[in-house]
Amino acid sequence: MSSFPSQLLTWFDQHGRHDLPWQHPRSPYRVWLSEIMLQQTQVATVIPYFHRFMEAFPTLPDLARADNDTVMANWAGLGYYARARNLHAAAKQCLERHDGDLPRDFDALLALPGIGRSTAGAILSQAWNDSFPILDGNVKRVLTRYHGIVGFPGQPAIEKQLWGLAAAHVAQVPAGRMADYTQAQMDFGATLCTRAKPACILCPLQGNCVAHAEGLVDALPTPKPSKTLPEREATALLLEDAQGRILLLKRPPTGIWASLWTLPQADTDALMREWFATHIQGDYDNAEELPLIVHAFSHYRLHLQPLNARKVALRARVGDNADLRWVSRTELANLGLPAPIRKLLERHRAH
DNA sequence: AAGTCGGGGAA
DNA sequence: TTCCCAGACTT
Repeated sequence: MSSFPSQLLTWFDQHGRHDLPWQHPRSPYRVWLSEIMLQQTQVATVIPYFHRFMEAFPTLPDLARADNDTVMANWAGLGYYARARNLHAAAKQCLERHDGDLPRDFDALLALPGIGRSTAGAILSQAWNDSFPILDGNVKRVLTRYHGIVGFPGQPAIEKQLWGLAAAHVAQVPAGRMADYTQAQMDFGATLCTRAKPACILCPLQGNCVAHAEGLVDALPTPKPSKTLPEREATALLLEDAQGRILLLKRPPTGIWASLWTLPQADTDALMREWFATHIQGDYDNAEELPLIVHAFSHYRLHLQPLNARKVALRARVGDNADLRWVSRTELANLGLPAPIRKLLERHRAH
């Protein structure tokens, strides 16, 4: 009987995706960038960002030497901004310690910020045909079904079991086909063994699939235990000076919307009023309420109330500084803004 | 072991 | 609405 990898590769040769942007050429830098962008992000979302990034930073040293605001601006809208910070930091480390290249060594890759076990395996297998397993959402779904693994895959004990199965399969991959095997697993999970309505009727592994045999396909993988999303409220200030420029604030390098530029924001109206009083010359009570923004994060839902005040100025002793500045409409395009804030400003400009 | 970190597509 | 996606990192 043909092995799991062999059957998967036969399927891949005929039905896999062979023309994704990072496959031509399949260089270490391009594979790395794609793997980081694809963390918790679907292929269709990533593709335009990948093209823009490659245009802005054609080589790893280009990325390493780039200004952080430029990197963040090219990432803005893609989410999980720690990925961009880690990517930039890792590029700098590669320039200093690895001659401007990505190291072809598992532990050296793992030591770079933003690269975990699965991403390191994906890079080495795809860029160099080296034998390393991966364990992403696709592989977790395929393995839990194929082997009939019950239990939430995010649970450490289950995840450990899945890593073991993934490694066992890798040992059976035909020589010279590791890159294709890694891609095959992801293509298979993304296009055939999908979360909803998998195409079992077309599946080459159906005969050996435990979930299929036991009628567990729809029940696996075991879903994450659900919790009700907490609600949070906040107030934001859309402040304009006499020239119509907007006051933006650069957020710290960690936390929500890390290193992005956004509106001054506070958890309560009282705190917002206090910030206004110490930083701005103008009348807070004159500010106009803009439509409420409801934005869902992974772990809470934010109700953000924007207030608009025009023709205000910074208090003299505050002044312009690196983290707080007036931004014109044309400058706006060069800065990284959170998606809901950018939408707010675009709507506001339309009026 | 649990929490933090975005935004969008799909059902 | 809810789930979850080519996960990593912190606590």
